Amino acid sequence: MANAAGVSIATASRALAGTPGVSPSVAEQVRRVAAELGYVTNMHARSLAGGTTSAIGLVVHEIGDPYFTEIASGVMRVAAAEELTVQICHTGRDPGTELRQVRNLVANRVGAILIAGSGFVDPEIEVPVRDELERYTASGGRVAVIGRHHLRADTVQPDNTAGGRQIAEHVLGLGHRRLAILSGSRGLTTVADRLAGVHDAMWAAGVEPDAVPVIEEEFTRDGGRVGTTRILAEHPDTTAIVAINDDMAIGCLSELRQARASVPGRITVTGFDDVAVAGDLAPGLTTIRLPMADMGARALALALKEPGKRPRKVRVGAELVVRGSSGPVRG
Amino acid sequence: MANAAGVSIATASRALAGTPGVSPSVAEQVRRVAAELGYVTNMHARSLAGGTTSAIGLVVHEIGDPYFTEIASGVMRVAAAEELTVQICHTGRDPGTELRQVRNLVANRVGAILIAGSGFVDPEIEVPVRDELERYTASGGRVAVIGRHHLRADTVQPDNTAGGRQIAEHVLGLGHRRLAILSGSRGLTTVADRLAGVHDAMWAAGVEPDAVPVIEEEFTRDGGRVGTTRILAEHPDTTAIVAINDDMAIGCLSELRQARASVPGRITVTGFDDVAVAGDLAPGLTTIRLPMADMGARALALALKEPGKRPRKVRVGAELVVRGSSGPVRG
DNA sequence: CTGAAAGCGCTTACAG
DNA sequence: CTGAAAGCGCTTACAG
Repeated sequence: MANAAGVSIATASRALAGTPGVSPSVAEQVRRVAAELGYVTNMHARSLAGGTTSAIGLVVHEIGDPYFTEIASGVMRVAAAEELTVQICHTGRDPGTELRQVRNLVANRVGAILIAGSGFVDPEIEVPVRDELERYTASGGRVAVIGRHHLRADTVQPDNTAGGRQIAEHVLGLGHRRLAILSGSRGLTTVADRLAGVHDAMWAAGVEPDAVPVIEEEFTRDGGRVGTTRILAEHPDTTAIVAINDDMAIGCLSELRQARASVPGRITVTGFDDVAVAGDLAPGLTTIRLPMADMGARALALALKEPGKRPRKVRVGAELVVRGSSGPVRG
Repeated sequence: MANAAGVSIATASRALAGTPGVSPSVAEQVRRVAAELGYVTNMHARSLAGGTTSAIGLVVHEIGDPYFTEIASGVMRVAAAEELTVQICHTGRDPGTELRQVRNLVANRVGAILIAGSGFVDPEIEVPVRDELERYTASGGRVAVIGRHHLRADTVQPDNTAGGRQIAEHVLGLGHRRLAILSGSRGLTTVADRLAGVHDAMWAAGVEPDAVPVIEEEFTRDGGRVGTTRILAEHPDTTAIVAINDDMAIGCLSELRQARASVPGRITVTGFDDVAVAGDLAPGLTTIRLPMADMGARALALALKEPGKRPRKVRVGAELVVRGSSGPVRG
């Protein structure tokens, strides 16, 4: 290619990479020839030689989960603006898979790794990933995480506890006392924090948390379905179901519809996240809004900044959104 | 690292890459030392030296669109099984962006490129991408596309026309004659093909397609909202809205709810795709099911196979799913 | 089975 | 501004 343009490969390299030190006319000429030949720079060679990368990694539990989809969407938006390639990987909420995926990203020498999936309550579980990320950071990699992790990294932290408190206050304020909680694994910090907020509100309202069943199922729509069936069978006098994310709430609504239990007439349902579709359900889902796309965008922005002396933390507020799925307790 | 293990870098390379030709004990020893040191192979160097890659690229219009989310999910599933990294890029339905993204993937020397976004009816628009992909293929790259494109590549082809026919037959069979069609850009092959099917059914039923308004808006939930407002204003006697994808149908349902138009009492609404949430809406959305995750999985499977002499085509059926959003026309 | 050496396609001091 | 040369970290014939 350099031959074809009649220059050295050094000059060709500079012209194509946009490095200063080439006369505009020569640069132009090189670019023209490259375009004609359909020449495309080999990024692997560039990375190897220059130590730079234009790729970043995004680790999610499951891209099909709308929470992660929206985060990914925000990440992609800023990545596009920065001309960065995004490698997305799934963990399926399995720490072992997460570790393998992180290794994979490190092997690919991505410039930054974004961990969007929830952390684990048990610090031990995150030790291997933490070690891996610390070596990565030591060698110049940048890391940002979303949510509470036992990792030393820049963090975008949604206020899950405050959100949990708000949604529970809303439900309690409607007069409900026979609640049931539809929860994902309490081993996830996201779940634990939201649950803690819900319990805070209960204490404040004089409701004994221990008296309120916490139904633990998969943190998915299907988990919501299964959990709802259990609630209907095991706690038939429940008047409000507080789901710990929207996905579970959506499954819950679906199951209640099938069981012909009117919402909110017979039973109130609430979610958490405010995924795009939450307002389009019928009834619309009362939930806590988290600005997921924005969280993704900010996580990448953090990772792209020069690292601080100590990890930065960006706190993100949670906001109650009241729609049709919650109503006053009967009687 | 090779030093630390007391072997040559050639031996270390073989042990780590799992290439045969190393004694099991030495290989074991190398791997142990590597693990201790937290050594991670540089994939760029491996790619450059070996000409291999473990990454593939997936091009979607917008990852936030559930159609693409589900395709991506299917792709990620088989990628995980094959230990492949997936680079996802957005085009925003812009051909120029699509071209840049494809170039980017080529520059990254991914082993395969999957184009999941709809093609364009105008062949001219796809010419630059086609040229790029042909060079890529010529140099050993593999390409698979989903949907109808003007590209010479293995294809997973959902039967959009048959789907369009089925959904229209369903609606016409319910007695509706004053239809309105909620459509994305007719410049997209996906839209054009579905529309063609709908029109086929109309001809067959003796309904003049020209008499049925086609409201063209963005192929998104918001486009569905806007289009529905227009239909309500411009064609107030419409009894059935046929949306060309679920996203638009969801926006439509939301708008109708706001306008207090009962579904299907006053107006029937149908979608196309059967995204995960379609059954969880209320009323459930009558739609055409496409196995999106499966389509993604099959596209990757095609790309991973040895290329055939000529492009392969995998046809995927479309299936009518009747739920609550469609009902007989009021007598 | 093991190692020395060439080479993958770039970038980047270093000279000119 | 331009080029020759070293080097990025691997893989892979080629010898041994």
